[in-house]
Amino acid sequence: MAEPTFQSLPGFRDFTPRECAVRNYLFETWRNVARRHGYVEYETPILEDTGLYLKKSGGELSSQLFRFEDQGGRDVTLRPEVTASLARLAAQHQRDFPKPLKWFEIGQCFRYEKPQKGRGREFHQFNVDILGEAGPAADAELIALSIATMLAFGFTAGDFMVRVSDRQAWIDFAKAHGIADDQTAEFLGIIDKLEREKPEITAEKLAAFSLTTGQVREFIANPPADASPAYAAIAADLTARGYGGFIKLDLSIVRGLAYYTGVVFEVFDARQSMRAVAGGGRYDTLVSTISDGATDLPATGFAMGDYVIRNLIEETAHANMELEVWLRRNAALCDVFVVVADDERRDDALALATRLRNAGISTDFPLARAKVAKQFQSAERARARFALVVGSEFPELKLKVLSSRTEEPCHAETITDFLTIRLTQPDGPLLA
RNA sequence: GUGGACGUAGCUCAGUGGUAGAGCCCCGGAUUGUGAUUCCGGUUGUCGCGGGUUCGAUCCCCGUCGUCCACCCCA
Repeated sequence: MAEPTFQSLPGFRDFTPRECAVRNYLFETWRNVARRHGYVEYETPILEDTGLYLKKSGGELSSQLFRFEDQGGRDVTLRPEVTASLARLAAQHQRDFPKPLKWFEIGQCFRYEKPQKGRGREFHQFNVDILGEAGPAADAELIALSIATMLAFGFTAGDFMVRVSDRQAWIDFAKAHGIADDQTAEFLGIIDKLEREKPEITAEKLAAFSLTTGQVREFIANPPADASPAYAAIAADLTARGYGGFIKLDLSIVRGLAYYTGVVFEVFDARQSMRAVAGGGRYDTLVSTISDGATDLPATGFAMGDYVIRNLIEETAHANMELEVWLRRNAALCDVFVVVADDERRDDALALATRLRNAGISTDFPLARAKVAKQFQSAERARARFALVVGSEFPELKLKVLSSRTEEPCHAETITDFLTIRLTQPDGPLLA
């Protein structure tokens, strides 16, 4: 006997209609915001050559890959992120497009890690990138989009904050303190772990560079005015947009991914009670690395996952309200529910429903013979606006307005036009 | 990969060392063409899986799988 119970794999989710609706709300919001900021949508494969990920990042990410050999003997991996694919795509096709490229993708990614709050082994990610513009205006444009996305979900000032940092500031710091170029990455790693690592260990590691924790903390707490010219430009840019209040300089942010080269940032909920909602930064050398130097494109990008943003929405009353309103507005299964009051007229009802559907009116009807009372219940559950009663008096019909429980006569021959117009009109006075 | 909590009907949970219950949901009905409420009736569990202790375990012990949470890392 085979094991009879199957369940989804750890960290993978089924999307019931409600879950799917919530997901669609996220997707629709992401798409709308991206489009009104002038970004175009693209897509890359979900399965890639493993080398694509090992080449650029290595490190932690490579231990979290869903990696296997396909039937042709290829070493392949379900993408853990899309930036590498984008870099490849951009390197290959960038000449086809005027610069800068402002592109976004909404897609699923996979990482083999322990599922927990805000994290699964599969997740959907909103990826937004600007390629071909090296100046801080591109970073500002991207950060502005991340802020606009939060606002679009109904969050307001005080709900979230964008913490902006600049790896270049640390690279300069390292150079000024005599750290060799090939040790900069290791130094950045120490800064990245500053808040998480045991103080003694951090102190020990910094000592190897002849630095103290105090020096580093002082640089974070009171960065010199010229620490990050890029941040200064970004702050001025965002202030001009009216978004100045959403950002602050926080040099403690370094971010884990190895390919970041300059400005990096993370979006946090105001209480910082959960992990980062979104994160990103500049990666000016990745396209070149991926293309073996064939194409050199400066780039900056960010990603927002579906897990944390959803948690934050549901835990924030006014944002959750927006979600609920959207769900309610999109809950209707059909506009018109055809009630077959006399099963002798079922064929007429089928013909009628087909005509309505082909006219663009969303229409449903009971598949099995059922009592009229039951059919009205079905209409109600489908959140239909109208019930169209087909009975023995066909082609005479009755149109019932479900919200007001009022009835109006109509005729099969003219019903399509009648309903098309009727659907654009209000339902009239509602009965309490 | 490391650590903690938990795993009883589709869902939320109760319960006892002697092989199980409630509510919700779902389905049907209340004299054959109108949606509420109410009332009546009905389906489902190898009590996560395997082993051990015991006369006997859903309840105790071990393992395993799964879920959730924290660490790591990150969306």
